[in-house]
Amino acid sequence: MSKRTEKTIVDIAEELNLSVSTVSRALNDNPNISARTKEKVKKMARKLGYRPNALAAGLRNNKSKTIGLIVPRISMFFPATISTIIQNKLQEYGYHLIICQSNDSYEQEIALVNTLYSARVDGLVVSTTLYTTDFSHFDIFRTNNIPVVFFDRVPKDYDVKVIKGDDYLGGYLATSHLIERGCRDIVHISGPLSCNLYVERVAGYKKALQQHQIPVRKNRLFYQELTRESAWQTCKKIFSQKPYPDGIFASNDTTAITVMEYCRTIKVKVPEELKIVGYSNDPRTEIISPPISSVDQYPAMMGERVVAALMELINSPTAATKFTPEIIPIQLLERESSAAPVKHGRKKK
Amino acid sequence: MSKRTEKTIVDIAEELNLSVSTVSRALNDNPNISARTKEKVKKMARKLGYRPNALAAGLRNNKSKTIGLIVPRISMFFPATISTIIQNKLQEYGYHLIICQSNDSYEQEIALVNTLYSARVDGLVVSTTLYTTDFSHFDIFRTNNIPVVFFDRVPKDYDVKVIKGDDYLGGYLATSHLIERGCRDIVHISGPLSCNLYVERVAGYKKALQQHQIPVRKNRLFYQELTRESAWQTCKKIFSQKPYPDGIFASNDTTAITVMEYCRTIKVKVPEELKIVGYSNDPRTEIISPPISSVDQYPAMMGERVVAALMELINSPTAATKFTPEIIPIQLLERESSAAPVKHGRKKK
DNA sequence: TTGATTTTTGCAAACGTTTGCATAAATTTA
DNA sequence: TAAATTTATGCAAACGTTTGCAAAAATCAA
Repeated sequence: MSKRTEKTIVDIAEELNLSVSTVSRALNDNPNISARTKEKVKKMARKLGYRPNALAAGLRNNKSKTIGLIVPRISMFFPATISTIIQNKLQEYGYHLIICQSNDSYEQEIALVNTLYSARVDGLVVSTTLYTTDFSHFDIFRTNNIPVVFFDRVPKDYDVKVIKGDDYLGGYLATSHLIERGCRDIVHISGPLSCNLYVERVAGYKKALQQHQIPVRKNRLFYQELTRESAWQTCKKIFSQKPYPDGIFASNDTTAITVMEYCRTIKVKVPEELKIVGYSNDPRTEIISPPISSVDQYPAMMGERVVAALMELINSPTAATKFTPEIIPIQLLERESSAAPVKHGRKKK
Repeated sequence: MSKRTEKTIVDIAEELNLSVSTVSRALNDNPNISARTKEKVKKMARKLGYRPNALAAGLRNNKSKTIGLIVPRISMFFPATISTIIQNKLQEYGYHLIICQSNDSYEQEIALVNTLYSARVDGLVVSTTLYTTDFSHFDIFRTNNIPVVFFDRVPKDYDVKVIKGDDYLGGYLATSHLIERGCRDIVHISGPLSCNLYVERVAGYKKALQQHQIPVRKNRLFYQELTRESAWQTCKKIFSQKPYPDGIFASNDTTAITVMEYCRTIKVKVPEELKIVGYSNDPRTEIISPPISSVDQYPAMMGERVVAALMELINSPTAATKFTPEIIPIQLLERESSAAPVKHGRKKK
């Protein structure tokens, strides 16, 4: 390995016959350094092509100006959008973002938590895996007063800052909408109940049914990983015998899209014979035909709230207090997949 | 800021009456440490809950076991897929990945390069912005013998390791396919020529036309940012006067999808009146109706080749030699958007 | 001009880990 | 048993930056 060519503050100090501490303070705009000295130092730094060594500064400060983000997958629309918003906002505060993927594996999430701690990130932002029910691997951050913010998929009984969509209301609105559009036999395809987010959407689904005196039928509720493959298998079950349902509320858009595709193969017309509502407003729901109704979770707003909460925690390192969950509004976007029946009657003049 | 509770190797050394150098060597499986000592050290480390400080090790070694990745946007299908593959492969080698987005901004790319250098990443993987034509900001990595690998959007005259799809062939196949399906008036919507990848796809387009004695018409070639908005504006131009083209080859799928949507609004039938081919096999091309033909770039293969090349460079830090570009195959996926005309004739018995 | 006060800078140590070289301890050989 | 050789461990310094405390320099007031 050839010798490094990198300049350090020692080089600057020698060129100007100053101490390294003066150079460091000048480069960091310390108020106790004269403007004249500061100017000389910065000029020489530019002349020598000096670049700071973040590892050294981080070691000394025990801070890295870096935030760790753990999401299940960046190929999913919602996490990718939020990641982008978070990165752009953090940049305004001079922080850098390390994006990590758990691939929905609990073991990988633990490894990532340890790795990010070892890298001394100044804060952690997490959307958990589908299967994370024990959150003790995050204790190391909380014990050391390093801020942690959870978003979307969040812990249930773990006192930490949480920012989530209104999942209960989302499930309620999606189901009520289907009912308003005439559906009386509504399937709900949910994610696994190990993840609290889906528990709430199911609760919203049940509430809407109850409010309209529609019985909750256990064989119209499915719990699964929300992948295309799982959705396809679930469709086989749903449409294996008549009577078919007249509405389906899917807890993510990949599932809703798959239901649509399955109906195409068995010649069930959407929305005439079956109405569909998805979740998260994935861009695909707009371009598919017919476009799919979906619950929008405002990822941009969530991303911004996440960063604001994180900055607040970083800048006010008081002892941990009780955290109140922060709820981001949701909105049902009605599209053709759940359109009202077309009236075939004509009034005579 | 409260006092840290973290244990260091000094704590382990004191507990066992060993030197810190022995503890360090034991934890790193140095062959000069006895198995008995190694076991005692590792056991005590576990007992004390020791976690290494990556900043300290990185500073001492001038290595961080971290790779920096710069892509235009992670919300785009191709970069997101490659990022995921790269991260998973790097994990097998004990490396961590920092994913950064340039948001297609040259200035942001420069800032990210400097930041990643400051963080002392052991290697850099880059897909450049649309507008990067001066690559000197990467010199700092090459001067310091830190491996750099470019993929997809790559430099043209800059001696560095490059892994890219066969863009020339992709443009050629897409256009030939349209010709074989009967198109004679083919539009090509390209990205900006500041990016070499699009230069090659245009060249393939032109070659296919020439081989079939179809004149290249300048008003059937468009250069733009490949966004939905730009594509919509371009469609307005294309379909502002007759005769309309009978085929469109778009240099990315977002553009192809937008063309399809535009045709729906002006009642141009796809594929009967206009055939469409996109690029990158975005999942949306499959679920839209009719499904869009698209050039698949095998992102998984590309991601694996990127990591393999990077590992080779990291493990063989010889002086820079001439690099040969590595070409990843592509394949045209024919779908209904470019289907052959349906024959309406019936033979009489 | 001298003393008091304020501003600016330097010394030395800290941060946690790794490793070259020297030395101590253990093992082998004569 | 002594000498030679091998194995295992310790000392000290390195890595680049930051900062508490002390001291030097500059400025102000009497």
